[in-house]
Amino acid sequence: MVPRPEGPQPRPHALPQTTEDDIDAVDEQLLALLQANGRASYAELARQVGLSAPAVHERVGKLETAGVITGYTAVVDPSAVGLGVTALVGIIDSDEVDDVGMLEAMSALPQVQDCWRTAGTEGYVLKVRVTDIPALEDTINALNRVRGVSRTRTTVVLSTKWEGRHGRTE
Amino acid sequence: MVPRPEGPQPRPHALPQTTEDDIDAVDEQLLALLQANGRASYAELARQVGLSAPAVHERVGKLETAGVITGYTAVVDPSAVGLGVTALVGIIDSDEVDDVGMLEAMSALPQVQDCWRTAGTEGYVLKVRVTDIPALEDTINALNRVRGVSRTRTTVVLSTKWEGRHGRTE
DNA sequence: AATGAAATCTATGGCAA
DNA sequence: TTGCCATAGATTTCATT
Repeated sequence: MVPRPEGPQPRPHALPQTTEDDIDAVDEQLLALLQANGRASYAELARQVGLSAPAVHERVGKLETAGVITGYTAVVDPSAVGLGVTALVGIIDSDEVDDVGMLEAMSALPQVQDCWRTAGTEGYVLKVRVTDIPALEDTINALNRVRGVSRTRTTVVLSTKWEGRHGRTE
Repeated sequence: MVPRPEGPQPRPHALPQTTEDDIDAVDEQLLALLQANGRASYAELARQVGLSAPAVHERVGKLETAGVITGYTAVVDPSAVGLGVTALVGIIDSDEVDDVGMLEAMSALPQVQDCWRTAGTEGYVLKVRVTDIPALEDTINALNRVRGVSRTRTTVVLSTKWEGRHGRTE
């Protein structure tokens, strides 16, 4: 371990560097507002950023067509709809197999809400949400049966402290 | 391992069992529609479920006050706003320490988008999104400096296959 | 990007089943 | 209790400047 006498002062965080189509300060404001409340009206957004509603409408439209905003969604409490169990499942893939087939098999399971391709001993990590522990067992069994999956490692989530936070808490 | 000669037919998935205030079929439809498009107008929703706009308005309002719908959010492509690196960070907590303090410290880092309390060797798993690898290093350093954190284990996400899927793909 | 205007939508109170 | 109707007020979304 590299010696670390005093806590190194953290690098000043790089601000989102312009990707291509420049996102100006107003756009960033709009993104923040829409992430906080995806149903905010254009009129409301206009008030907050100090532009007219049509101007906001156009900007948001551009953010959508540019693929910056990929959609809008209602955030639903999982337990309120019977999904009481969350788990993270690491997938240890056996050998070099057809990745496409594995992805198809995993995406066929609606319980798999998130799927990340990862570096490390686990080739994928999945976030799974199911009604109860037996359903989790079913899911693990199903995943282990997928061609190319050698083993899985499941971590049960005891509680979700937060999820999908956007706020640049500064 | 319990022998299981032929692929066990998966348990028929338990449908979301009524939590308390019963969520009927129309409510489920509304939830699905709003998860797919959080900005759908009440008029549009009304068309889709075959009710009047006021009726839909009332139902959605109830779902909100009941805490089933906890909010609405725009889905933003992270890389479009400069967040090019995603990682999952497992937190191995040292001993029995003040959990509240740890949570506060972790939530003070806006890069930590998700935070799950987990069973297993890792007491927490975090999903972190940052601009680049140096920023990831900073984050790992910051997390390791948190009182109560003994060690961290970071898994870099190579690509996000999907995230926040709701669709009961049936 | 602002203005103004027409079409649409929201949201409430009252009424019916 | 739940949904529908009517309506006043907002909002969206043009065309124009």
